[in-house]
Amino acid sequence: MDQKISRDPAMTDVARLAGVSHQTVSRVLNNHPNVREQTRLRVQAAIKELDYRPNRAARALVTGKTQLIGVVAQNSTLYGPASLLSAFEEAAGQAGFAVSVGRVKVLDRESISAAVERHRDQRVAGIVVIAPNSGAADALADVPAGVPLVTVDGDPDRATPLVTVDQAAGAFEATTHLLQAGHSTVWHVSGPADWFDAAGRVQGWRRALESVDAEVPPVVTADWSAASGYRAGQMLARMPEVTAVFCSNDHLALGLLRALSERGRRVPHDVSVVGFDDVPEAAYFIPPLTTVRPDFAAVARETLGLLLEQVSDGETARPRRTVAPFLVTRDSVSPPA
Amino acid sequence: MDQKISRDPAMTDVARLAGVSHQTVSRVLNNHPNVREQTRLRVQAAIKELDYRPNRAARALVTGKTQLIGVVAQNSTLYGPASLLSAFEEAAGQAGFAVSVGRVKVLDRESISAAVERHRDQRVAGIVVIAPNSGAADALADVPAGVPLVTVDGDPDRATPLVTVDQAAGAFEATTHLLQAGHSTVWHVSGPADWFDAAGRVQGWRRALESVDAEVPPVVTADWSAASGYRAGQMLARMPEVTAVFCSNDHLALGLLRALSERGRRVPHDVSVVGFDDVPEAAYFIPPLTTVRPDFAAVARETLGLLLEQVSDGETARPRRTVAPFLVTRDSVSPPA
DNA sequence: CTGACCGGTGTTATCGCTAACATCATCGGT
DNA sequence: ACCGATGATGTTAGCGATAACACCGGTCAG
Repeated sequence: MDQKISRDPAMTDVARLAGVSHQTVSRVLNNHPNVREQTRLRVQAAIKELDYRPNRAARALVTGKTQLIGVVAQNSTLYGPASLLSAFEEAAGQAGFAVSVGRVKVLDRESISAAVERHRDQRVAGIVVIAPNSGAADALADVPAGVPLVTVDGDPDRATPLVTVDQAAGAFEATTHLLQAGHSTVWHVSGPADWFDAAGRVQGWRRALESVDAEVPPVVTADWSAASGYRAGQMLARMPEVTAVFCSNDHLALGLLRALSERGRRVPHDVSVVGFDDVPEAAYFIPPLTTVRPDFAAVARETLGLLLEQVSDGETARPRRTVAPFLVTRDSVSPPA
Repeated sequence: MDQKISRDPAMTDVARLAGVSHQTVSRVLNNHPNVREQTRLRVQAAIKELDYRPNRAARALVTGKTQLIGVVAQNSTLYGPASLLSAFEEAAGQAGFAVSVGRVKVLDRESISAAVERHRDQRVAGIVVIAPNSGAADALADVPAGVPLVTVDGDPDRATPLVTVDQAAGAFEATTHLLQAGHSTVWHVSGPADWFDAAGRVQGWRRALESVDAEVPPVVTADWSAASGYRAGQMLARMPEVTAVFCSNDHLALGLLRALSERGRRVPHDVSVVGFDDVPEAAYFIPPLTTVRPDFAAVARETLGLLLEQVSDGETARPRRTVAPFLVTRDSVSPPA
């Protein structure tokens, strides 16, 4: 008689066991108010006994809504984006949403559009695009209106809803910290120019200098790698007037530190350094690095919030949310010698 | 009359436009052979015109199958696991599967079980667990049989289907490379003892030494961080008999390099070093690091393959697949002074 | 005392798809 | 010229849930 083993239990099975109609089971599941306590308990017992789990496909079919969020991210292991993604997955998971990640090799228009389409095929409730550079941001033009979409780390000048770390504020704080230590100006090693994060940090750095009428040295542009930080460091180490450097991320700072130490420039005695990101190793650099810590968890929460607002309200506004990072003080900053 | 704008086009809309039945549309979509070419073209045109996309929920409901794969991974940004995840997402995406990632803060039994349950609620076609340490492996005991499951980086001694990098082979190769350079023995800085990756590397290292009757020095156990590599380095740098060190990952090697350089031990002149992972920065370490590169893409492909086999055949065997890593030779190894 | 209302429950239709079967030409073989 | 096979297509019946409405007994205002 127990031939039903072949099939997963459905709502009707639970209903039969509990002696109610399947609709009542549905009510219990969805916390409808009009269910007698006693009935609710009977149903819940039946659910547990059968190890029943609602069929999401069936629910999605009738409601027209999934509990799925699509994320488009680059196939990279850069600390910032990876942390963001990880934080978002956790936040969404806690809110009862599944996250489907579409990886993309390069952040160009074609790849991103394809990834977005794949997500639309899955009928995701909303899409998050981690679009840290201009190529990615361009691709968003292709996304049809009507799909709830939030951009993270994207272009501040575009119309899409956006959540970012307040790069400028963090850079401002870092730079000001160096100035207040007594340095007359602060040099800057920047990330790639087409990354919004990098641009924002340049902006904050410049504003901090201008706000106290400090001289604004030329930006040293690098990529995000330790290698390029090292090369920048080889150059800066030769310049005795350089006593303070703000690096656009911690890996750059790592390379810089090594170059400085090779050239006999002691940190922080001769040169003070501040990074950005607070990678896990930063506390173990030599010396432990003063850096700016973005709150990825907060960015993730804001992103999720913004997305869910769009899903439910169908917002067409263009909301911006920024999350302020904060300075983590360690041992790589001191007054100039 | 065009009031249907409110609803996404369904199969019947396509059918009507093409002048066929919805079943014929379904046949076209699923590449059934018995459709006249002309009909197929008409249907495809209609599909394109309406920008129709099949409703996965409806399909999943009737077939009982999703095109979703659940992955359980730790909420960390360690290079190995992060790369693996990223590679798997890409491989699965190319095979037409969506990947839903369930992040877990700690790899203990409870968290992993919860993540697995969330995936089962979603009725994923299969589950991949990245279970690099014993806590994670223990949790797999809770996963009910019948759910296609593949473990990556898991416990080689357990019964679950498993794909891993061949840690022992990589370590063997690295160690042998050092021995062949002329070193009488090789020291080893290991990752955490409860990680299978670390254990496998210790094993390979030991076997390489034993195979040439070299002395087997005590294992220096660390965690995966540069900081602990640095501490290990401070110790080893004081021991003149140490001329070759194999580190369980590149970050350890980075810390070790710094400690050695601080103590005036030149690499590779005084001490040769080999790492594991080939992180992107490894080529820019000082000196550029000889290391072992795991092929994460291959691991991802094997994992997907194994999972899909289980999905279709319902395999109950306990297949093992290992992917051989290979040595990347750079400048951190030379004959002993 | 009665009708309107309400809480608790059941019944039925429906979402968009695929599986299974039904139908109807067409066609080669005898 | 008839017949069963075969190809192309249509029809019908679910999959497992929610929505909308129907129903029924009790409470309460008038």
